[in-house]
Amino acid sequence: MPRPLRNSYGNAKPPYSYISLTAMAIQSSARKMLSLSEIYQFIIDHFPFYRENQQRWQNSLRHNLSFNDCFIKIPRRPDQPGKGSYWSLHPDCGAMFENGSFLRRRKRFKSIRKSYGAMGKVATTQHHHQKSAQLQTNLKDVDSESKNDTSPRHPFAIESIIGSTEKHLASMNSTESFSPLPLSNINHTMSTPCGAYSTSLTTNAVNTSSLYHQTDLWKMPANTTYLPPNVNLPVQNTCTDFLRESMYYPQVRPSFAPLPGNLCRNGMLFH
DNA sequence: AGATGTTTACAGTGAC
DNA sequence: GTCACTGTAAACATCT
Repeated sequence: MPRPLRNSYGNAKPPYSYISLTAMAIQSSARKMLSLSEIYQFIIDHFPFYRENQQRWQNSLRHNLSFNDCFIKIPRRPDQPGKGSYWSLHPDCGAMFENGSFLRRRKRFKSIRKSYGAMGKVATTQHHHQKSAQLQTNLKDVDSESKNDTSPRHPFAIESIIGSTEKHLASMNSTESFSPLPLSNINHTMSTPCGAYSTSLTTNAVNTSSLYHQTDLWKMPANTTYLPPNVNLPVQNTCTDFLRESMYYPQVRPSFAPLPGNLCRNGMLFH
C-alpha cells in the first residue's frame, strides 16, 4: 500500500519549481503519465499552498508543460475519452538538475529531435535566442554525456526530489524542516514512460530522421522500421516503498503506424 | 463555455 | 554584466 507523501510546508510555498512538481506528479503515477487535471490534483493534494490562486499557477504549469521538452504529450486512445492528452517525462531528462537538487535545474532539457528541427528557424524572441544558445550547448553535450554519464536518468521520484532538496537546504543551513522518506538505492532496468517516444529514440530511423517530432511520426516513410515497443533502457534509479510498486513499466503500449491509418484529428497517433 | 495547449513577452533570481 | 532558469500574464487556438 503506497504511503501518502508527507510534507511539512503547510500553506507555505514549496521550494520546488513547477517542473519539479509536475515531474513528481507524473513519476508518482502508476503509468508514469497523467492528464493535466490529474497533475493539478496531485499538486493540490500534496501542497496546500496551491489550493489558492489556482488560475495563476495552473496557467504557469500549462506553460511549462508546453514549453519544456522534458514533458511529452501522449494522446488518449479512442476508448479513453476525456479532455486533453496525457503528459509524461522525456526518457532522457534525468540529468537536468544540479547535483540532484531540484530547486534549480542545471540546464534546460532540450530534446534532440526538436533541437535539430529548431535549427532551421529564425530566432526572433528572447526565448528563441535562449533556445538557440541552448541548442548549441546541447548538441555539444550529447556526445560527451552519452559517453560519460553516470547520473541517474530518472530522478523524479518524489522522495528523490525531496531527499535531494533536503541535502541542498541542509547545505544552506535552512531552518525549514523536512520529513523525507527513507531512501533505498535500487538498480534496475526501467523502460521509458512513453514507449512511442523512447522507441523512436532508439531506432536507427531517428538517426536519419532527427527532424521528426513525436506528432509528426506519421510523416515517416512507410518503410521505416521500428524496434519492439518494450525497449528497456538500463538506468540506475532511486526509489522507496512509496513508488516501488509503480516504478517499473507503464502499461502504455505504443503502436506505430508508418501510414496515417490511425491518426487523431490533430494528427497524433493513437497508442 | 470551459478546459486544454501553444506561444510570446517580460521581470526576477542565482550562478558565473 | 551576462546568461540561464523560473514565474507570471496574456492572447489565441483547439478540443470536449
